[in-house]
Amino acid sequence: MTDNAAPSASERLLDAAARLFYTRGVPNVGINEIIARAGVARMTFYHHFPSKDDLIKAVLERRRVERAAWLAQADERASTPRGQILAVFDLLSEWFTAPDYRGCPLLAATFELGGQLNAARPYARAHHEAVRAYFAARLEAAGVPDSGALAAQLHLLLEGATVVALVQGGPAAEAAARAAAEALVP
Amino acid sequence: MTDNAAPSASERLLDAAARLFYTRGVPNVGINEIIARAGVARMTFYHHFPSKDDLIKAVLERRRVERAAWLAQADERASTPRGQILAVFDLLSEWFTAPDYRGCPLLAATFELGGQLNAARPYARAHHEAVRAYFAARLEAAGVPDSGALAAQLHLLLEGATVVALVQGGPAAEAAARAAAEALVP
DNA sequence: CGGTTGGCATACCGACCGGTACATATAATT
DNA sequence: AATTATATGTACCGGTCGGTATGCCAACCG
Repeated sequence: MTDNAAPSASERLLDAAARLFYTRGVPNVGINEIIARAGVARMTFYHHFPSKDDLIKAVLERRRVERAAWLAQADERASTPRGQILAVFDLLSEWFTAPDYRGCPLLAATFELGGQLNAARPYARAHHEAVRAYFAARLEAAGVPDSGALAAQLHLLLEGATVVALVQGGPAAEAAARAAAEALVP
Repeated sequence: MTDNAAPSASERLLDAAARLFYTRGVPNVGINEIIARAGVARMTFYHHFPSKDDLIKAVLERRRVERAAWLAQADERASTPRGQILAVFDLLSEWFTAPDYRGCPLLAATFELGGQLNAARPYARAHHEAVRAYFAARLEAAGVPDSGALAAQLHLLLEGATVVALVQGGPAAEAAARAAAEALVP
């Protein structure tokens, strides 16, 4: 019983912050708005998170785990390693057509927080490595030589598709990414 | 004689704003800092740009032209259409290793300005279309069938490389992008 | 019962934000 | 010489920011 009953104040804060950060950008959302949306008193917020930076980090870690779970969905969509790799790109099209799609939240935060601070970069980097590891493991299982290099190429397609889908809109980027992946994976 | 003599106040403002916006993020840079760096009085700024938004748009348009010029450099680096396409990826490695590299400025602004405002998206979208048009024209000249679809795939590799280079650091992303491009272009 | 815990409410702080008012100086044009 | 355009310097506006202070409440549990 890890999560029962009504969500606690800190969970509601994380939920509200994650939504607002994603749709409007981390620096563009103030504490006041977060606590109002979460229905939580100001002091309760500072009781759970010493500062806004701590909340940001908690949200980013949550997002990272969330993205990893998203990636793992591909396993259930195909049985062969090659099928699982291509299934990742199928997942993209569903993601891109979500009404509030605004790119990968970890990458977005990396841009938004900008500067030399790098607050979000470690989380985005960890996610990128997880994606490459996912591809590499399945390429190796399929007996593809030089699996690491090809995994990096597939990763470029995935990341490229997420940003092009954001800028261009619509699911067109996914079709190109999947077509390229099919051409690259033997 | 389009640009002679010392740079005018408005040029200095654009220079300073472009630098600061890129290295620290558009919303994280205030007017005070821009005018201080440009060595320009506050009122002079508001004389040239009615508001910060107007300055942002002027900087974005400048950046868009700048990126187009960057792309055109590939023409001088190779004579064959296929060589010019691959030369674009060579340009990437030099870009990525710049000390203050922080991704494509147009994409960065799209993330930073966030929300439904979309202030930067039209500029980023125009640039994306220019990149695809560049690839498509050279693929067509090389007699490659379905040049539009392949151009979109190459574009994904390019955009993917820019964001992976930002998150991961180093020129590793460029090598993967170029290898994938060589595999995709017949 | 009494104390601890978690939450609520609100008023407040200094700092900075984008933007404006106003008064002034300089340089070229007429 | 007078006028106009361009630039400067500075003080100020309302608003919002992240963060703090203080006090009250209700539930749980020894």
